[in-house]
Amino acid sequence: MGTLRERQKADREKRILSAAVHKFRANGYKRVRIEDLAEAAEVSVGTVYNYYGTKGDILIAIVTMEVEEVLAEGQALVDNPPTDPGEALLALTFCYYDHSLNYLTKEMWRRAMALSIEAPDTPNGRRYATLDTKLAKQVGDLLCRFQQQGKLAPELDAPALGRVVFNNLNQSFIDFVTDDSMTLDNLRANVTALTTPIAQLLPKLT
Amino acid sequence: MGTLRERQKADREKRILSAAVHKFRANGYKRVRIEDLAEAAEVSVGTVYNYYGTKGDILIAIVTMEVEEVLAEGQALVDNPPTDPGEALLALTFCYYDHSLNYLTKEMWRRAMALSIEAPDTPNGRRYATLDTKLAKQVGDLLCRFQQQGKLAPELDAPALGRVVFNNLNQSFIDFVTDDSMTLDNLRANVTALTTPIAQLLPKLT
DNA sequence: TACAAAAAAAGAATGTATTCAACTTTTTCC
DNA sequence: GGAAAAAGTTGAATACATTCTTTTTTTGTA
Repeated sequence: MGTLRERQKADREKRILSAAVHKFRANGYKRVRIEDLAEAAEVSVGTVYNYYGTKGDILIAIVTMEVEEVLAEGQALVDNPPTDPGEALLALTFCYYDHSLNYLTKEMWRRAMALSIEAPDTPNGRRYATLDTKLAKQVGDLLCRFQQQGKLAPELDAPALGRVVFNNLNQSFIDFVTDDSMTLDNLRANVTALTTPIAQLLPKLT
Repeated sequence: MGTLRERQKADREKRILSAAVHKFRANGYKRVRIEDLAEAAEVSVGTVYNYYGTKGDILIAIVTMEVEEVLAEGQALVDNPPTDPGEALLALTFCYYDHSLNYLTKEMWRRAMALSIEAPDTPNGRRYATLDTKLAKQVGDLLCRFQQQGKLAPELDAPALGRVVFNNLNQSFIDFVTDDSMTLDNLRANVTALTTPIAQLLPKLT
C-alpha cells in the first residue's frame, strides 16, 4: 500500500465514481448535479473536478467499466464460437447487448455516445473511440478465425466485413437507446434482420 | 403578403437564422452565444427563444436546409443512376458527401448528430431522425430500382441492404466529421473500402 | 381615432457546469 | 521534530443556456 496521500486519493476517486454509478442510475444523468455527487462522496465540487475534468468524464469512466466487461465476455465467445459464421456473429452481437445495461441506462448511453461524437479530441472522446475500435476489431477477429478454419473464402476482406457488421450492430444499438420503448428483444430482432442478409452472402463465396 | 405582424415575424426569424448560419460558420457553434445571435439579428435574447426553443433547434434548422438539398441531388441520381449497382451506390454516397458542407461545418455536424442521439424525443431530435430515415430510404430505393430492372436477385432484401449500406456511409461520415484532419478524399476512400465488399457480393446471387 | 385584448419582445433572474485563487494537508529534507 | 515545498482541497466567482415576468406593439372593434 502506498503513501497516505495515495490512499486518500484512491479512496476519494472511488467514492466519487460509486456515487456517480448509483446516482446516475437512480436519478438520471442530467438531473444529477456535480454538487450532488460531491455531497454523496463527501468532497467538494472542486475536488470532483480534480479527479474528473468534466461531468462527461465521470460517465465515460463508467462506460469504460461496462465495455471492458463486455469485451471480456466477447473474447470468450470469439475463442470458442458456434460452428456457423452467421450464428456466431449474432451470438457475439447478443452477447454485447446482454451486458450493456449493467451500469448504464439508456440515457447514460445516449449521453456517452453524444459525447464521443461531439468531443472526439478530448481524453474521454478518445477513450470512447478506443473502446469502439476494440469492439469492431473483435467482430473482425471472429470472421478471421472462420477464414483461417477455411469456412470463409480467403479473398474475403474480413476486417472490412467485420466493420460492416459492427456498424450495423452499433447503429441498431443506437436505435435501441434512442427509443425508450424498445426492448432488448426488439433490438435482437432488428439486428438479426440486418445481419442475416450479410451473413447469408458470406458462404456463397466459398 | 400577410399582416404587419406576420411580416415582422417572418423577417425576424429569417434574420436569426441568417445570423446563425453566418456566425456558426465564422466563429464556431460553441463559441457563439445566443446573445451574439440576438445582437446580430437585432432582437433580444428572449425573442430568439420565441422562435427557436433551444440553441440546438437553430442548428437543426440549418441541418434541415442542408439535408433537403442533399436529398434533392440524391433523387436526381436515383432517377438516373449509373449502370452498375456498385458504382451507383458509391455515386449516391459521394453525392451526399459532396453536398454536406455547404452550410455546416464539421463541428456543426458533430453537435447536430450528438443532439439527435441525446435528445431523440424533442422536436429537433425527431426532425433529424426523419431526415436520416429519408436518406436511408433513398439508398434502399436505388437498390429496389436495380432489382426491378432485373439486375439484382428478387429474393434480395433491398430495404435491409439499403439500410446496411446507409449505416456504413453514415458511420464513415461520422468518422469524417470527428476527425478534423480527414479530407473528403479520405472519406471517399474509406467508404469505398466498406461498400465495395458488399457490392461485390450482390451480383453473385443473380 | 381610441380602447381593450391578444400577441410578442424584452431583459432580468435562474440554474448548473466549470474555473480559479486562497487555504490545508501531506511530504520532504535537515 | 519542524520549516519549506509540493500536492490537493475548497467554495466562491464566472459563463452561458434557458425561463419567467414585465413592458411594448399590434390587432380588432366601437
